[in-house]
Amino acid sequence: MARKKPTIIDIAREAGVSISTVSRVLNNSMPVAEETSRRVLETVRRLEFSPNQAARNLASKRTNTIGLLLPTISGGFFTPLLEGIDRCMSENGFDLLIFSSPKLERHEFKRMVPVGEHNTDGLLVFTSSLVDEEISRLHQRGFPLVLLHRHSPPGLQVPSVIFENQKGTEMLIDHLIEVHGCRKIAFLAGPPMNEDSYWREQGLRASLQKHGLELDPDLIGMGEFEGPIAAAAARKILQSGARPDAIFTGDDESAAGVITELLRMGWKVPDDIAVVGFDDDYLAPYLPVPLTTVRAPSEQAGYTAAKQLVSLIRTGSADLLTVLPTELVIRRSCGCKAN
Amino acid sequence: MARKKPTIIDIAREAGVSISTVSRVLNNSMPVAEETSRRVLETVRRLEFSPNQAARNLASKRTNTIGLLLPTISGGFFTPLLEGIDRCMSENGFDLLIFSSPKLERHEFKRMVPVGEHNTDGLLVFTSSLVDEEISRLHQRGFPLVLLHRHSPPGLQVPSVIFENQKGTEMLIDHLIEVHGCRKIAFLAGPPMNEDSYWREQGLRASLQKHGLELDPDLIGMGEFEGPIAAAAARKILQSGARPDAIFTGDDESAAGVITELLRMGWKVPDDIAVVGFDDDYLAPYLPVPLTTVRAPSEQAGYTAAKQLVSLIRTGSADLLTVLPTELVIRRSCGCKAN
DNA sequence: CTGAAAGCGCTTACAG
DNA sequence: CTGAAAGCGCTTACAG
Repeated sequence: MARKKPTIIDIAREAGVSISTVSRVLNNSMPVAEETSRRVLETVRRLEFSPNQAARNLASKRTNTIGLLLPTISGGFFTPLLEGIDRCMSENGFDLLIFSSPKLERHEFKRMVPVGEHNTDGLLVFTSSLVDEEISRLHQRGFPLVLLHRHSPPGLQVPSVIFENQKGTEMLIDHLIEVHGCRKIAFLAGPPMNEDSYWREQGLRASLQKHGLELDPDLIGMGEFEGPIAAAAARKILQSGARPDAIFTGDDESAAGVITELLRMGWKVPDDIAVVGFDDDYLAPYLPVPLTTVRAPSEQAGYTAAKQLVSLIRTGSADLLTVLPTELVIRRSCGCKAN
Repeated sequence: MARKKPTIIDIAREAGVSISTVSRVLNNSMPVAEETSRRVLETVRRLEFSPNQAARNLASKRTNTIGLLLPTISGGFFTPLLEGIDRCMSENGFDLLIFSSPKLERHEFKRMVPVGEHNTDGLLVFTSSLVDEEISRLHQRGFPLVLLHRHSPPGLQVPSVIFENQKGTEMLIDHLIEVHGCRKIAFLAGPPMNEDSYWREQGLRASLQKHGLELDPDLIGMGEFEGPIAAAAARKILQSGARPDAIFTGDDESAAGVITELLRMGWKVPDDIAVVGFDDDYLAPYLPVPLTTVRAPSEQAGYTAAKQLVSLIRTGSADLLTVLPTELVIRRSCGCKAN
C-alpha cells in the first residue's frame, strides 16, 4: 500500500540537479537560481517529498526540538502555560516534546533518561521536575536549560522565569486588611518545598507585619494546592475553634474547594469569612462567590520561558531572572461588592 | 565548557568491544555475555553516554515518537486528555510531539508541514485539526492515524475514538423530563461541524421525541462551547420572550457562563430554570449551583486513542471504532437536592 | 555470543 | 550559483 518514500536523491534526479541544490532550496540556506528553485519545488510537490527529520538532525547536529519537563500534567495553569510555550515554539520553528516525571522515574536502570542532549536542543524545567544535581550536571555541560516557577539552585546561574509572588500576595493581603479590616488571616500552604507557596507566605507575612499583625501558627494549614485537601485543612482550622476572618488559600484550586466546603458547613462567604486565592484560574469568576485573587500570567510565563530558551540555544545567552508582574483581581469573595 | 559528547565509538573503544556489541547491550536486542554487558554498561555510565536519537531514528527507520494534532491548546478537557495520552506513551516508550493548528497554518508555501511521516511514527488527530483530504492522503499512504472526537471521513476506515454522546445526552434529557417535568428545553449548539455537538443534539431530539416533545427552533442558540458566547446566546433566547424550563448548554464551559449570566439577570437556578451541561469538567462541582452533567472520560479517551495508535504502529491493526461510555452525574442544577 | 561493514538521508565545507 | 564528497552516529543483516 505505502509506496516507498522519496528521498532527496529522487528529487535531485527528477529535477536534474544535485542533492546539495535541493537541500539549499528547501532550507533557503544559500542563493539558488530562480528557475532552478522553481523546478525543485515543483518536483518536491509532485512527489510529495518531505525531508527525513532524523537525517536532518543527524547531519546538522541540531534537533530543532525543545523539551518540557513537568512533575505532572494537571492543574488549571497547565493549559495556558503550554499554550504560551507552543506559541513561542511555532514562531521560532521549534518542536515541543513533553515529559512528565512519572515517565522519568520509570526509566530502567540500564536505559538512558528519555530526555536530554540526545533528543532536544534545550529543556524547560518546571518546578521540581528535575533534581538539583541533574540540573547542575546538565548546566555544567553547557546544555541549555531554563527554569520555570523556581530559582536557580544555589551557586549556579541557570536562567529562570518566575512570578512576582511575594508582591502580588502583599497587595492582596493589604487589601483584606486595609479595605475589609481583616486581622486574623489563615493560610493554606502548598506542597512542601514549592517556591510559589514559599514566596506567597513571605508576602502574607510581610503585609501582616507592615500592619502590626502576625501569622498565627494555629491558622496555618496544609492545602497542597489541591481543592479537597485544602477544604479539609480549612475545616480542621475552623473546627479547632479558631476564628479567622479571612483565608488565603494559596491558589485558586484550593479556593474552589474551600469556598464550597465553607458553604456546605453553613458559613457565609464573604460575610462570615473572606476567601482569597492566587492565579486567577479560569474557574475563578465562576465560583459560587466570584473569587478575589491575584492574576498570575501563565500563558506569558510559558511564552517568556520558551523565548529565553530559544535565545539561549541560538545566542548562548539569556536573562538570568525574569520576574513576571502579577495583578490584584477584585471580585466578591473578599467582601467587595464590585462585579 | 561543554566537552565533546562521547559516541558509541568511544564506548566501544573504552570497553574493548565492537560498536555492534554496545548497540546490542543498549537496546537489549540480542543476547550478550553477562561480563561483556557489565563492562559496557559501566563504561556508558562512566562517560555519561547517551545515544544520539537522530542517528538511532535514521538507522532504524523509526522515530519512536507520535504526534498530537489539535485545533487549539485550550478547554477544560485538554489537560486530562493529554494526561491520558502521556500515560500511554510512557508505558510504551514513545515520545509525544504536540502540534496546534495555528502552527500548521503558519507553515510557509515552500516548507513542509511540520508533522508527518518524517518525524513521527503516527498521528493522533483531534476533531477538525486536519482537513479530510489530508487525513485521506496520509491514511492511503499507510501512515498510522487515529482520530479523536470524530469519525472517519466517508469511505475511509480510519480508527477513531469517540464518546457515547447521543446516549449520554438522552439519559440527561430523560432525567430532566421524567424527574423534573421539563417540557421546553433550550439547546446551545457547539461550533459548526463539531461532531460532539451534532450527536448531543441528536440525543436531545431522541429524548424529546420519545416523550412526545420536540425541539423548538426558537430555543436553539449558538453557544460555541464557550462560556461568554453561550451566556450571550442564552440571554438572547430569554430576552426574546421564550420561556424554556431548562437549558442544555452543550458542554460545561458553556454551562458555567450561562449559570453565571442567569444569576446576574436575577433568575433562580434551578428553581426558575434548570441548566445542564456535558463533560463533567473539573469546574462542574464548583459552580454557583453544582452542575448536573454527563461525564465524558477525557483521560481515558486520550489513553485509549494513544493505545490504538501504538497498536496500529506495531501490529498494523487497531479497532476501527471505540465508543467510550458516558455517565449521568446528578448534582443540583437540574433541580435535584442530592449533593 | 561477537565483529566488520554497509547504509539510513540528510547538511555542509570545499572547490569551482 | 552549483556539484562531488565527506560525515553525522547509530542499527542491522551477514558472516563467523
